[in-house]
Amino acid sequence: MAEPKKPKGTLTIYDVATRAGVSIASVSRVLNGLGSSTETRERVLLAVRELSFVPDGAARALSNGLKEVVGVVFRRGDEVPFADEDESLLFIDVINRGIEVAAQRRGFDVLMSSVGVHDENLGSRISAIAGKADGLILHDRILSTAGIARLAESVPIVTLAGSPTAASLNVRCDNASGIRAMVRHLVHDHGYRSLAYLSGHADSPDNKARGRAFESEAAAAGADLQTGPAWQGNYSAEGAAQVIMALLDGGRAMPRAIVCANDQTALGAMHALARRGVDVPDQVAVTGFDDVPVARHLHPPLTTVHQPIREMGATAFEVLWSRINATGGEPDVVLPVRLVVRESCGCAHDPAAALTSSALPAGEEA
Amino acid sequence: MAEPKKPKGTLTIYDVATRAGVSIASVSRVLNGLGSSTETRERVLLAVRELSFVPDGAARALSNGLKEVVGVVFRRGDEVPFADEDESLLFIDVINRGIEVAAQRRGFDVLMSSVGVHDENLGSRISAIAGKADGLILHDRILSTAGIARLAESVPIVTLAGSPTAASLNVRCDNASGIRAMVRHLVHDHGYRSLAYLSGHADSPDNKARGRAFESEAAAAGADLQTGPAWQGNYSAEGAAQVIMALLDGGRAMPRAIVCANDQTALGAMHALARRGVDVPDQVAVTGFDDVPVARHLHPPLTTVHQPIREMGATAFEVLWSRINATGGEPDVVLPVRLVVRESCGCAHDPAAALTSSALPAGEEA
DNA sequence: CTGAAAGCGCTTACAG
DNA sequence: CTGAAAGCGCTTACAG
Repeated sequence: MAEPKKPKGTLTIYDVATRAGVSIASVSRVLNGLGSSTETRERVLLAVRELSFVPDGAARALSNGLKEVVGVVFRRGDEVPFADEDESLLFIDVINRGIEVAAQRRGFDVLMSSVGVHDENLGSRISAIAGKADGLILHDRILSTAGIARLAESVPIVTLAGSPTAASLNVRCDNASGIRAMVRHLVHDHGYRSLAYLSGHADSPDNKARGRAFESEAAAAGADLQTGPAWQGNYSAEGAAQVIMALLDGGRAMPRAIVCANDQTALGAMHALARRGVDVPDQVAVTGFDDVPVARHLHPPLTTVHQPIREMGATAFEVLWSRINATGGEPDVVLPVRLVVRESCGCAHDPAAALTSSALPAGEEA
Repeated sequence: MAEPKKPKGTLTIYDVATRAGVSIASVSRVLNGLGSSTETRERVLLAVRELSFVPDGAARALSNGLKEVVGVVFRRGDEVPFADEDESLLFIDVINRGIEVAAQRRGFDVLMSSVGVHDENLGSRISAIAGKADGLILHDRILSTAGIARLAESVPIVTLAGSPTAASLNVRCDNASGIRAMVRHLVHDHGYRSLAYLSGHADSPDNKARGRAFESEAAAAGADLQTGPAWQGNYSAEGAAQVIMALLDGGRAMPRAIVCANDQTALGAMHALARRGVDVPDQVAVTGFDDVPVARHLHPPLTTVHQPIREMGATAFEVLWSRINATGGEPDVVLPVRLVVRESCGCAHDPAAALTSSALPAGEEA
């Protein structure tokens, strides 16, 4: 009899059952480790091996009501088509690795889906991935709060660096205390009196929280602040470099210290400053946020706020997983951060400290 | 009537049909953009919106025979638990991004699954992910050639940096000409007479190809070679640093140039050399392979072989996609590489020169 | 422990 | 264009 549809293998549990001389129910039980006689188990396992049988996950999921898949949606950086942009992969990728490792432990796999800024069919894209998963982890700036709230009615959702809605949960880091510690270090330990905050995307919750904390803490410390649209960056090195260039070209005097929204921004600011002959940190101090791995390799090594990036991902998965298996769960998990003092703030080079912050010698030639 | 099983929503196409006053067939047609009257379309779309209906991907896949998912399996680096290890994420992550972007264009999503070196249930892990996808992309060192050949009988498979089997396809870069161009540059342009190859994982096909090309080209150029187990690294910075330390501690004289299996290895070698006061490149030249983004930020900037990492990922997806949709396809795609001359080889800092030589295809040196 | 049978939520010929 | 019905490959009560 000719088989018109499936030209090749596409073996099913029926083939295994026939070969093993048992019912499909028995095959299923063996495959799932449920009760069965040694005899049956061995015959089924043999047939499975001989046929190289791979059970269909879709059928399994449909029957079970569980796909064992979490979807992760993140923003594709097609806004900044520069070579260095590759490095900005780091932050999201490390989070995603954290998600993946945690998922692994629960037998879940991770479905990745990036969306571009200009994707028009955002709704259907998200719907498609939601349909392929048991729940979704949404990175920053994917959906509006309203959009998240709506989608969360039909699908378990955890946001990263957002805020919880009626049905969705959120995981973020403690932006405020990180920035406060940084400002205090700059003002109290170094005695800098004028500061600026070089911001990230205006619509990023992390950025807003950092900006707010910066303003209140700097004001409380009695420092002079430079703010406003001229200091508006976009989390990218390129964007930051442009901001600094424009400021310098406009004859604007630099503040004594620039607190950047993230490490990429600090990288771009340092490049621009160096290109214009402004010494970092002697003339202007620059600091970051995130502590991506490359931060310690910059010149000077970057003083920044360390986020437990991997853990954020792992936590997001765990929170989502509990939500998938039950209702409830902590709606807004806040992870601690810590100040990492290196040299871009003006602190002296200290080999011992450098060694501590890295398992490998940083190799900086003093 | 109480609903014991699905406490919450779990809406189906039936709910949408009822609400819209049409049959489930019509709902399905509208959802898939097939022929339907404007009237029907609008009523269905309205109902979908009102209910926030998300079609179940598993049911869709089961019915269609297509999941629109490709699985990617890669090695989790739990062998090198150092902080800097984060950076080795880069290479795999960039490939995976390339896969993801290409997949996006075809309406596919990417299912990620890492495996640890010591995972015992490798077979069932791979089987589980294979069952959730339409095909698999396997990174380096996941399965033996025999294992790949067997699995490929039941599932479309593309390997990265491997070799094709009877049923599986492969995508790799042109290791041999990259290494040959590098050796020629070192021997002819710089006049170095003694070289060593600091290798990667012994069981990596890329590493073997690079090592072989190194030996034959260096021998042909009449250079002295240092080889053997003492030069066995593992693709990590830490591993490379240990190799160099051991060599130095053993009183071994360094060769004039060290060709490293990848950029991470070069990073580790440079760190170790610097720590022992050996100047790079004046006393010993060091080169890499990959050209990860951080390579240009090292001190000195790393001379290396550029791989089109993102394109490798994208190509792997495209090859797999054609295989999923038909049989055939190029069994062994080889992507070109090019020599990127910076300063760690001993070339002087010269932006113009660097620009020129980095534009040269690896195979076309004098 | 084991098998026959129903059902998971879609898509798709098949008629109308 | 539209609806009734079969079928995709599993899991799981339900009997035996």
